[in-house]
Amino acid sequence: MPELPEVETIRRGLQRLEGTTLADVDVRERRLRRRIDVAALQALCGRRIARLGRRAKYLLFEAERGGGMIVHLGMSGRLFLVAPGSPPQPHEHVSWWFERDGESVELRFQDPRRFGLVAARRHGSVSDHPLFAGLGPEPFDAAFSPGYAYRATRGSRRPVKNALMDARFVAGVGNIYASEALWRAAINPKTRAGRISRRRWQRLLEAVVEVLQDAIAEGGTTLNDFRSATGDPGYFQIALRAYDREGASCARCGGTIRRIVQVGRSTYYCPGCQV
DNA sequence: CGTAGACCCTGCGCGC
DNA sequence: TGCGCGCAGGGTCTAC
Repeated sequence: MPELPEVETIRRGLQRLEGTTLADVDVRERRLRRRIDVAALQALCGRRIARLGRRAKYLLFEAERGGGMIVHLGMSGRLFLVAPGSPPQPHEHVSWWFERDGESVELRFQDPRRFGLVAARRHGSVSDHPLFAGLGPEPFDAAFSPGYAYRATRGSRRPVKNALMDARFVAGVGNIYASEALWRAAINPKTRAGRISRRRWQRLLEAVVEVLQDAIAEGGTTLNDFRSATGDPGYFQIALRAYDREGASCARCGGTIRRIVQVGRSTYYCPGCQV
């Protein structure tokens, strides 16, 4: 479920935790993508949360005076606040309690497939975590420019879809939005990245930014099982023009949307107008 | 070096 | 109705 717009929507919903103090943590299942370091998490208890941040699809809980937590939702992760006293449901692997003025809220992490990640850092900047070494620019960052994309892909023979999905090239563009951005820019996903002109890169980068921003404005769209941090299901849904529309007609040219597989992931595009 | 493929894990929908 | 199969929004590691 979580692509970058969902993670950003959750981050905004969790900003109410800024200024609270992490009081307690309970880990019921350590085996995620990486084993949870429970001692490192517990060492953060008593610390005040200064800021909720995001890097790619990672949520950052930055503590005052350094250190903090990193949460990634993987494919099936959810992060939400629960009513006091509600018993843990299956796959709800971690709980955190945050306090302010004697009031306590519980945040829960649920992840059936366990591709998610929860990590802690005792000192220093959370964004210096080794997880982020080698990550490319954020899609909304000025460093993600047509000139950068053009230079970074000279000589590359891989399909442009693969480049969009490569976190070293650009961080946080997932499978849905890679297809959607290519549709908006009318670029065939199989086009070799090294053969895309500077002008077309500009169009593609604008499409990436626009589709992500549209999705965030819609409240973190994508598929219909999304819940925000406060449990609101109501948002739905950005108009997907290509993704999951195999056999449907293209909204631009009336052609038929096709599904192909690239790097083991489904890609959807219109052979009629994406050239 | 760049790239493709396997793999981690559970749940769901579909066809038989 | 029940079962097996393929597929799913992510990221990392290995082998070529």
